[in-house]
Amino acid sequence: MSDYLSPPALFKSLADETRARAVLLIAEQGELCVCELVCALGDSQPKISRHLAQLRTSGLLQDRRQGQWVYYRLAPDLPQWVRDVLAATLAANRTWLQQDASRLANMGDRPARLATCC
Amino acid sequence: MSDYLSPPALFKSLADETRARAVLLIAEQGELCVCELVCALGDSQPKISRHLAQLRTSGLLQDRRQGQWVYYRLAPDLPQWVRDVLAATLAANRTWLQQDASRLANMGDRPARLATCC
DNA sequence: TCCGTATATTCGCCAACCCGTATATAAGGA
DNA sequence: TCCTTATATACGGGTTGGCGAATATACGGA
Repeated sequence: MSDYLSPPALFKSLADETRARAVLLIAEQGELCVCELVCALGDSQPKISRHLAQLRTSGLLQDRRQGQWVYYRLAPDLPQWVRDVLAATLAANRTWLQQDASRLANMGDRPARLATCC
Repeated sequence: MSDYLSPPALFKSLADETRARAVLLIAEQGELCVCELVCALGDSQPKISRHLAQLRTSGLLQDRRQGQWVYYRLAPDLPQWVRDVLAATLAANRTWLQQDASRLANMGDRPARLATCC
């Protein structure tokens, strides 16, 4: 995960529609669990889970288990240029992400994160 | 070429090592012809040509014929966020590109561009 | 017109990729 | 311990992608 992330390696990770949407949603929201991504993207759970595993293996995402849920966020040691690439892409493609963001916002029974104090 | 360039479409274009190096070199140099890229990247001419065709078709590059040579540059109508992505990637990965840039700089008999006046 | 250089394209093969389905693992609660 | 929900993984198959080799096209000069 602390390996050097080459440009084509990063772009390969983002070259799939499902992965690009997932990463941008996570970049926008900070942290999302698998079931939230399943709902937002409207894909099957195994499909989402497989892509998240790939993003974790490539070093883009980091996961954290909390009870039954597994939350994904951007890896904390991500190089700045990668964050810049994601930020520029996100800022200019909010429309492209809008449907996913809406489904997420309208999702009922979203699991609650723990407060930061504990 | 003026179609909407979605994030995964852009990233697919850059997801190959040869294409990523070619695009970043072109972004750095402004304009390069096929034989310069063949020399800089150390790949076969058909391989380079195929990848350049792909980048042109996807709308990232634009070509211009001048005599026997064909020059490639970034498409002039590229969205700003795409330019930002390329700029951030280039700025942080000069080392990764260095060997290619050196081979280009040391290349003999580089075809001369026409002066801008005509 | 013939030739050499530069570039593009086609073909056939192999590897990588993505998916749906089915199944396995993990955690929580009754 | 049993059941339910959440998540991960294995398998098989269909599709896409990249490559080398060979060939085609374009241009300039003799």
